[in-house]
Amino acid sequence: MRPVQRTSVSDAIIAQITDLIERNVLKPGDRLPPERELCKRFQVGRSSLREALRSLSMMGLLEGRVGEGTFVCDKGQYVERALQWGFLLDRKKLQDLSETRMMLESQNAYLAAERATPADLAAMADALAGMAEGLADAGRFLACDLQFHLLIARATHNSILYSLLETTRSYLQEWIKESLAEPSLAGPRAELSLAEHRQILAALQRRDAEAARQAMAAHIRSSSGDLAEKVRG
Amino acid sequence: MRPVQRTSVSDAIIAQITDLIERNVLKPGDRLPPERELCKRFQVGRSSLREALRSLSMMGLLEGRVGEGTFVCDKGQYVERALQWGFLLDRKKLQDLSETRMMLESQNAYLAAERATPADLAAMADALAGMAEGLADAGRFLACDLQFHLLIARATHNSILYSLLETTRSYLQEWIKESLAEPSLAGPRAELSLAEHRQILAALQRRDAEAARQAMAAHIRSSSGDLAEKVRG
DNA sequence: AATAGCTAATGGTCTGACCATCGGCAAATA
DNA sequence: TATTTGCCGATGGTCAGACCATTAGCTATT
Repeated sequence: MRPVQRTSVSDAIIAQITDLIERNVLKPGDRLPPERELCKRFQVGRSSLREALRSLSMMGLLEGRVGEGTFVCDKGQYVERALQWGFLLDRKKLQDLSETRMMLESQNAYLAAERATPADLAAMADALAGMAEGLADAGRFLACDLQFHLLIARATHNSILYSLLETTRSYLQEWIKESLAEPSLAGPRAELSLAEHRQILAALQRRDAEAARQAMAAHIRSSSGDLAEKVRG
Repeated sequence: MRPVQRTSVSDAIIAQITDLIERNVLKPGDRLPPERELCKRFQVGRSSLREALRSLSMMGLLEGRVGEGTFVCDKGQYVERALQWGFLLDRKKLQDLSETRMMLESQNAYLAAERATPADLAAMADALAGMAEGLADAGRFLACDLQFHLLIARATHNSILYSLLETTRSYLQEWIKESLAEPSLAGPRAELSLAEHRQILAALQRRDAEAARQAMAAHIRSSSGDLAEKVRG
C-alpha cells in the first residue's frame, strides 16, 4: 500500500491551464473565457477557479483586468519573480546584500562594455548629464544616479541580471539614500561620484570590459564606504 | 496628476504576511490563526483571504493542512516548485540564466578562496572523493558534483549569494543533467570534470582567489559546452 | 460629428453553507 | 492499567449566490 494522493481542485485547474499554455493552445495575449463560464466548463465553484487563476497570476502567467477579462501574459518574468522570492526567504543581511550588489554591478559593467548598443550608451550619457545638472538637487542627482546604474544593467541585455540588480538596489536604496544625505560630505562626495561615473562610461565607450568592471568596483567601494561602516556598526 | 494605483485586497494581505515572515515575526513552522479569524483581523472576506493564502502557498511560503491549520513553510520548497516551471524557460532566458550562473559560480569561488574555513575545505574534499567513487555511477557523480558547487557557495558565508546560486542551479539542473547524460562523452567528460574540480579545490586551498575564479570559469565553460550549444540551437 | 449617458459583461469581493479530514478526548475493551 | 474505538469540534477545501466597481460598446442627445 502507498498513500493515495489527494489532488486539490485548484491544483488540477492550474495543471490544465499551464498545460494549455505550454502546448501553445493559449497564446500570450489570448483572452480566457469569463470566470463564470470556466466554472461551468471545469465543473467547479468560482472560489476554486479564482484561487487557481490567482496563483497563475502570481506566477506571471495570467493577468486579470476588471471589465475586460483574463489574459495570458506576454513572455513573463516567471524566473525573475522566483529569484526575488529567494531574497524574501533569507534574512536581509545588509552586508551580504551589499556584497552581492557589488558583484552584480561590477560584472554587469563588464558585460555591458561588450554589449551596450549606441542607444544604451546615449541613455547613460543623458543620465550622467542629469547628475551634473542635479549637483545642487539631491533628489534629482540620486534619481539619475540610480538610472545610470540600471541602464548599465539593462545594457547587458540579460533580463535576469537586470532583475537581480534592480531587486538588490531596491533593498539597499533606503540606506544608500541615507548615507549620501550626510550634509558634511554632500558636495565633494557628489562631485567625486560624478567623476567616477564618467570614468565608468568612458570605459564602456571604449569597450574596455576589464576597465569598466574595475571602475565600477572602485566607484562602489568609494561611494558606499560609510554604508559599509554603518552595516558593520 | 498621475494614475492612482489600485491595490487589490489579496495583494495587501500578501504584502502584510510576507512582511511578517520577512521580519521573522512568523517563523518557519509557526501556525497561522484559523482562516475565519484572519478574516476578522484583516477585515476581509474569506475568498480574498484564501486567494492570498493560496498565492503564498504557491510561492512556497505557506502550507495548508486540512484539519490542522496553515503553517509557515521551512524554506526550500520554492526550489522544487521552480522546477515545475522549467518549461517556461525559452532559449533567451536559458542563456541569461546560464550566464548568471557562470557569474555567480566564478565570483563565489573567488570569495570562497578568501573565506573558506578548514571545515568547508574538508567538506569539499569529501564531495570530490564522492565524485571519484561515483565515476561509474552517474547519479552519485552528479549529486557530489552539485554538492561540491553548493559547498563553495556556502563557503562564501554569504547567504544571499548561496541562495541565488542554489535557485539558479535548480532551474538549470534538468538541462545540466541532460547534457551530462550524453553517453558518448560520459567517460572522458567525467574524468575531465573531476580534474577540473581538483584544480578548483587546489586553488581554494592555496587561498588563490583569482586562480579559483578562473578555474571555476574554465570548468563551467568546458562542462557546459554543449549545454550552451543546445541553448543556441 | 462629437459627446454624454446608459447598459451589459467582467473581474473583485463578501457571505453563508456544506464537506472531508485531522487532533484530542472519553468511553469501551482487553 | 493500557489499548483501542468512537465521537466531536476545529480547520482547510469547496460551492453557490449576491453585490460592487470598472470597462467596453452602444445609443441618443447635442
